[in-house]
Amino acid sequence: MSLTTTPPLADMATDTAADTGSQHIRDTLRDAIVERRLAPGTKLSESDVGELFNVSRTLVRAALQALSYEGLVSVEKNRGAFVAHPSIDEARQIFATRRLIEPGVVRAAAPHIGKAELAELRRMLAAERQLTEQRGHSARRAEIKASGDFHLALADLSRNAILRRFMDELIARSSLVIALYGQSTVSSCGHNEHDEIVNALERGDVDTAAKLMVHHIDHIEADLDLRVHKSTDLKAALEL
Amino acid sequence: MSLTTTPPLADMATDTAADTGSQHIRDTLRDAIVERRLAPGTKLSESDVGELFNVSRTLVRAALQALSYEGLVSVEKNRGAFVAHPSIDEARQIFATRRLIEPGVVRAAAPHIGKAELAELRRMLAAERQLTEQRGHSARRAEIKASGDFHLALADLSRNAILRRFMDELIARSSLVIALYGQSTVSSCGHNEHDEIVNALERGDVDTAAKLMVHHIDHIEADLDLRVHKSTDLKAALEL
DNA sequence: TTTCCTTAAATCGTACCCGATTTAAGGACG
DNA sequence: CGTCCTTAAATCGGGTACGATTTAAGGAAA
Repeated sequence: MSLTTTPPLADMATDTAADTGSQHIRDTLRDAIVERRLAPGTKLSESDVGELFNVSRTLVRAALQALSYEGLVSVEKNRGAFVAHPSIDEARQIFATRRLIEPGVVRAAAPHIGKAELAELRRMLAAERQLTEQRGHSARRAEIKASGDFHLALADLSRNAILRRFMDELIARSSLVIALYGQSTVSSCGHNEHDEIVNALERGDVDTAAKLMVHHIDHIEADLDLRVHKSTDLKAALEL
Repeated sequence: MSLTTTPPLADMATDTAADTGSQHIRDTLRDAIVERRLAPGTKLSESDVGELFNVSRTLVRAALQALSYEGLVSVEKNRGAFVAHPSIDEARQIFATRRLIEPGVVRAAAPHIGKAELAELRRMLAAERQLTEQRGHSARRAEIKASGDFHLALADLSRNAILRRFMDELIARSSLVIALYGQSTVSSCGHNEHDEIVNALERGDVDTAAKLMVHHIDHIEADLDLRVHKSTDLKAALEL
């Protein structure tokens, strides 16, 4: 658990934000979950987490509740909190929602994309591609995050805070789903579909960009194994 | 405050739900906010609320944090929680997001609408219309809720829990926005646009239904006064 | 040895408490 | 008479404590 070794990660810029303390815990835990350092189903004991962060259960509870609302952890009454373990059905719903929302995100973002924004997107793509070529676990995790960050960058450009929050949740939960049901060793967001989307945006072809986004999401979902294991109860228990 | 007089409202069916206690507080507060019994900007003191529910501040804090995450209350560090007071900009974002999502909700719901579901929708519309014809504050509040419930019923029919949650938040916040910026005494969801949407759905014309939904949202937003008051700071202070 | 029951450990739910911060009040000074 | 400063009240942030619930362990009976 490298969580303990995260001392001065800087909680700067907590200007308009929330209650300082739990914020840090929440963010750290979320990163750990999204980057798959914490496997789905892992128990997040309030006392344990509190010890890791050197805080009381009070703050941990607040953080866990927030993460629960984001769908990243599931709290079971009198049993504790666990890293979420989305069902096949939830996985489908997540991607259905993304297919519904993300084309709109692209359309909403398009008008706000100028030279500077385009450059920033390109920079992200370059970093992403570089990670794809690297080997090793940490590179893989970084790639997952980078891939999601692209989608979130687009959401940012929509200048719509609510949309951005929705996307935040969808991307985070997608990461969990991919961790659970992803099969191909291929990068989560394959090929260079991101590039093509940016290309379309650059030449002002918003319709195509939106269409490409839908296809892109289709491809991500297609890379998953969402077949229902009939022996769910039995087999699932054995797998964990 | 009829809040106190809510003793055995039954917290039944807390099967898969959350932490019993704060859940009840959260729901009660949310209803009060959505139905405009609590005006935007109203301070929600932890001690006061706790006294009303006969619980400690601990539970109240949890409830307020949850509502904060839903955007219904805003908590300011070291100052307390207040019923959210969405800015003009937020209001626009909320409706922009609804325009983006709700047509998709209609499309997602359509395949699941059979005879029974249609009847249920019609039943809701009838109840809504009946409220429209009544006079008085309580009828007005009930109408607001009923109007939102229609949109939520559609979200339910999409059989997509995530989408449903997003809609939950959007509808709740819309209610706040209408409370703040609504001008016409006309019902929040005017005329019988809801009926037309259902009609389109009944004859299987999903495209039209989706289009009608967008127009419907446009109309709701058009009924608002979203002009920026240049004297925001001064005037807003006087209005409350 | 397997099953069931009893008992102990661990963990959660929630009340209570204290230090820190904000807000309001009251006076002194200009 | 209005501004600024000091001081007290109210309120929040976060920690600790205790009862309740769950889970695991150990032993008795079949």
